[in-house]
Amino acid sequence: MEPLLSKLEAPVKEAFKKAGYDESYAKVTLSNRPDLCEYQCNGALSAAKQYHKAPFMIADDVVKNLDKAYFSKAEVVKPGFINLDVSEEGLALFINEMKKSERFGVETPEDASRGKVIIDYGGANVAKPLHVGHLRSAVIGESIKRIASYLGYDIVGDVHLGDWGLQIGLIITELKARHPELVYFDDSYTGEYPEEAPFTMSDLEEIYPYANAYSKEHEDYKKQAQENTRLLQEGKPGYLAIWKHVIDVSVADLKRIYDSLDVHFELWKKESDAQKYIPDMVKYLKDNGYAHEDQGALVVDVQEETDTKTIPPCMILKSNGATLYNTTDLATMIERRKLFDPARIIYVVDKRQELYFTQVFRCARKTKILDEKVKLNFVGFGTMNGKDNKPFKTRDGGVLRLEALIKDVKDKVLEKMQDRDMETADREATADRIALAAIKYGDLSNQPVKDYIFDIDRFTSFEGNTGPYILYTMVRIKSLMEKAAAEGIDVDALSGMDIKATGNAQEKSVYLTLVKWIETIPASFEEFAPNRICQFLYELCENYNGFYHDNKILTNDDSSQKMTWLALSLFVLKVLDQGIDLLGLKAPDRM
RNA sequence: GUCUGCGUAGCUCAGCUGGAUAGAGCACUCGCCUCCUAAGCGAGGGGUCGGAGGUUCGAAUCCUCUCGUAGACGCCA
Repeated sequence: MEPLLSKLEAPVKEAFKKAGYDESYAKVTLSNRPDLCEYQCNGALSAAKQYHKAPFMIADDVVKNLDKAYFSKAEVVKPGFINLDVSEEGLALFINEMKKSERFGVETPEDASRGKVIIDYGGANVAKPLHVGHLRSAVIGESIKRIASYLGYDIVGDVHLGDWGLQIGLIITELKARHPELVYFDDSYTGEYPEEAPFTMSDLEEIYPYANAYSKEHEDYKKQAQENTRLLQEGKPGYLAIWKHVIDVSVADLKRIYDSLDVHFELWKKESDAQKYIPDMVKYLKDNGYAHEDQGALVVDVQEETDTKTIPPCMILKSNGATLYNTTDLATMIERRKLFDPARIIYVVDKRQELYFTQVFRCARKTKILDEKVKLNFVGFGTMNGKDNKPFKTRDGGVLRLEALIKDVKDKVLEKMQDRDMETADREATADRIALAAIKYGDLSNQPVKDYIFDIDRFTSFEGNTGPYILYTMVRIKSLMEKAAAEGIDVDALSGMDIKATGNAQEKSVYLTLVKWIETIPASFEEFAPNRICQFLYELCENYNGFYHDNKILTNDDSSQKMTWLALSLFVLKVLDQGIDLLGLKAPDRM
């Protein structure tokens, strides 16, 4: 559907033309003075210079030539503002069309049919527990993916696990130190390795940090770990078996936690999957003269003339011949091209990696690993900080595990639910949803690039611009619908029912908010800004709650008004429900 | 040192393709349940939009400089 804003702009453009002015001045925007009008056009002010005419006169000409079919008000104010109100009938018509349209009128962008969109997010590593640092990538990536999918893009979310680095070497080294008797370390062993891993996830969670810390203090140990990493990468069978165990144990655990966050990946690819593409890629880069040796390393220059700063070359191989992050990322592009032939790849990564991705993107283009048609996007996000505005840490200074964070928030929610009369199972399930809403909404309501402060009290508060507030509004409407159904009203039929505006100001302001859905959703994808959706949902809830508070809906004596308001309430619920789904939240039935 | 992001109410943030009195939420003060979930609604106080110049009829918004802050700057990811 054409957004209301551009629908309203059309007659204004026409009026500018008719009055003899350039129609490019006819920009209609939301009013910044809601007390005066709903929409405004300031074009007369900017046109004044070109036409050497008082803005007021221009505005007056325009309004005289304006087709006022859509407007209940079109007036010229002081220097030359054109203040506009939409007619209620027009608005109700628009809402009814939205109700009937797929996606409530949101259109699929043109480029959605160009091919798959791969979204690389999550950022998990095997053998390391998910910690709060992984939260943003998961939450933001999941939301962007859901928005893209809703808009009609063919999406593939890839967790892209880190499974091929030093962390495995460290685990092998430590495991060997503790249990040298294991078959994996017996070089003469030729049989099958056990299916069962010799460790659990909680073992790994202890082994890895220990080995990591120990390697920083002991040079020999670190060398051993590096050597073991190399042996693994060369394919030493015993080490490959351990690596396989680590992956199995970790992935099961990661899936469990991502599930609890309602974050799901279509693809569980790993860094190691890209390794097989590296030798050919390196050869290709050398043969075609893209890569050259510099200080012993193999690099591709990516500096461009227009750069205001120096961009270091993209390193393909270290001086010792080893691969690194960039190498794997480029090889992953090759793999993705082969498997999916994507139209676009979106990386949802910590913003501190921006320069690396600039290098990698440029390198991929320059070397034609990806052709120019493939769009590459970097969505950099800021850090989640504690109340001291420093990166989030536990009280003793360690990294907080994501699971612990989720549990803390849930406990807080349960505490607040104490006086609610609910069955235990319901209480638990409801608390899970509220806790998740608190965490995710707290994150997503900020612009991704910004750092934000995680404040458990604020996020779990049911007041203000929080996830729980949105859920509460929905629960209220759900309960209203239940009561309506109990009264014998056919609730399902309400969605097909046309709304007839009743002249209520609060009702109108709900309409005026609903209408923004059509522009908000595509914008939130284009700008990679789920916060735009949060803002929309909050505004809708605020308006609806105001309306709800001051008006009797179900207990209304005027049956036509009652039905329209019930239909409106149900529509608001549906829009909210779709909106929170795009954020990755679910509403409970009661709370 | 170079480059990038950010600096708006006590706190957390919107607004930034220039326009009419700079908006929310939290916190604070006050009011509203015989009435569909008061986990709600409403009212109030609170601002040199970091600072200084400039462009413009008009600047939180654009340009320059400056201060503060976070980060990046080839063999980590």
